Amino acid sequence: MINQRETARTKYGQKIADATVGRLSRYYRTLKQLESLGVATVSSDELAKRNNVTSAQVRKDFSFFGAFGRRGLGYNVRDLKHNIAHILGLDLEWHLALVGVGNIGRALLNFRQFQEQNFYFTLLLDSDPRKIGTRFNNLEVKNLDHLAEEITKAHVDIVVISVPVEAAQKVADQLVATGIKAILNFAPTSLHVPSDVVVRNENMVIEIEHLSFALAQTERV
Amino acid sequence: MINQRETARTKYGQKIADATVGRLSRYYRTLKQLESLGVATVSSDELAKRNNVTSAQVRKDFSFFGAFGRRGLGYNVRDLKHNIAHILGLDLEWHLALVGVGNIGRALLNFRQFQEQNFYFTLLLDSDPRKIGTRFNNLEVKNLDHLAEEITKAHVDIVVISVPVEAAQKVADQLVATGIKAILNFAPTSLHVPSDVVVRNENMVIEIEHLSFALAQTERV
DNA sequence: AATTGTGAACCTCTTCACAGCT
DNA sequence: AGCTGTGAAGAGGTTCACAATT
Repeated sequence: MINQRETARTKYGQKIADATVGRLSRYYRTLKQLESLGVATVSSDELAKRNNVTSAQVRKDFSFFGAFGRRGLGYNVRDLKHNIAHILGLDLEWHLALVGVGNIGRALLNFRQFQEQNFYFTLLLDSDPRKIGTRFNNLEVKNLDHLAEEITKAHVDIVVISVPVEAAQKVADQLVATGIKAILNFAPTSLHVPSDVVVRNENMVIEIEHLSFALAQTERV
Repeated sequence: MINQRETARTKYGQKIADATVGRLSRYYRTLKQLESLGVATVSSDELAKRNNVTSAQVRKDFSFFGAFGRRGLGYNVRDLKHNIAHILGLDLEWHLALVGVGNIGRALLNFRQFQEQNFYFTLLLDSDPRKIGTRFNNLEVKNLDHLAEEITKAHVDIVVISVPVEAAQKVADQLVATGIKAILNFAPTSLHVPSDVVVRNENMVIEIEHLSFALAQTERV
C-alpha cells in the first residue's frame, strides 16, 4: 500500500497519480538547481532529459494543475518553481514528530534537506526509559505513553515512524486516534489505517532487494 | 527513473513489473513472520490482507515465476518463503560498498536488516581526508580517488551512494566504468547510467513531499 | 468446500501527434 | 520556427471470474 486515502484530486476533479506527485518533487529539485545557476527559462524537453522522462510526460504532469508555460518559449524557472512548491505544499511549514529515536531516526533529525524544505521536527517520542528525557537537536525525548497529548501539544502534521516492526501498527493506531493524517513509515511492515490517512513507506530493504533481484535474474540466465 | 535496465524477465520471457518485485519483498517479510509464529500454511487471501492488496494480485505475482501453491489448500509457508528468497536473490551473499560516509551512510552501516538479509558492507569510500583512514563497524574508510581498484578488490556487487548531490553523477560514472550493475542512490538527483545498470532511488524528501501534497490538497479544498 | 492459476476484461498511466500560441 | 497543452491511442498493471485441483 502506498497511498491509503482516496487518490488526491485537483480542483478540476482529476485524480493525481502517485507517480505524478513524485515527478513534481523531482522537477522542483531541478528547478531549484537551474535557478541557482541563473537560468531563467526551461523547456519541457530540458526538464525531461534531466529527469529521465519524456517531455510529453512533463507537460502532462503539469497539465493536471494548470498551464504554466508559454507556447514557443517554455517555462519561467522561477514561476514554475513557485507553482510546484504551492502544489506540493512546500510554501507551508510542516511540523514533524519522530516516533522511535533509534539509528535511522537520529540520522533523520540531522537530515538538512528536511529543514530546507520547511519540514521541522518538533517532537521526539520513544518508549525506552534510557532515552526519555535525553535531548537530540535541542529536542527532549518524550514518553511514548503520552503520545496523544504530546502530538496535540506540538501541533504535529506528519509523523515519522521508526520503531521496531512489532510496535509499528500499535503506534499507527494511536496516531490515527489522535487525528494524524500523514505518516512516513520506516518500519518494514504494511500499516493498516483508515482511507483518509496517507502512509508512505520508506523501506530500504525492499529497495535493495530490487537490486539483488535484478542481479540474480541476470546471473542466473 | 526507477529501473534503468531493460525490465527483468523470467525464464519464460515475461517482463516483471517493479511493483511485483516490491510486493514479493513484502510477502517474504510476512512469510518470515508467519514461519516464526509456527504457521505452516497460508492462503493468497491471508497474504493479501496482511499486505493491503487483493488475493488475485498475490496469485498473479507468483504466477510469473511458477506455481507454488496447492489448490484448495494454499501455500506451504516454508516452501514459499524459500521460493521467494530464490527469486529475489536472497539465497546469495551480496557485497555492498558505501560511498559517502555521512549522516545517512553511517546509519545504514548499523542497519541490522541488511545483514539479516545477506547484504554485507565490505567497503567504505569517502573523499574527506578527515574521514579517510578512520574506522566504522570494523571497516576502514578508503580514499574515493581509488574507487575502481577498491571496488574490484572488495568484490562489490551493489553500491550505496550517499554523497552530496553535486558529486553523485560523477561517482555513478566511475562505478559504471568499473562494471558495477546495481546502485542504491540516496542523493536527491536522477542518475544517468547505461540501460544495463539498475538504479533504485531512496529519496526521503520526495516521500515526505507526497505527504505534504496530500495534506495541502485536503486543506485547500 | 476451499483455494489456486490464469486468460480476459478492465482500468490507469504514458506516449503520440498535432492544433494552438508566441 | 519553436514549444506548450491535450485528446486520443497505446502500453502496462490490476482485478475479475471461473476452470482446475485437492
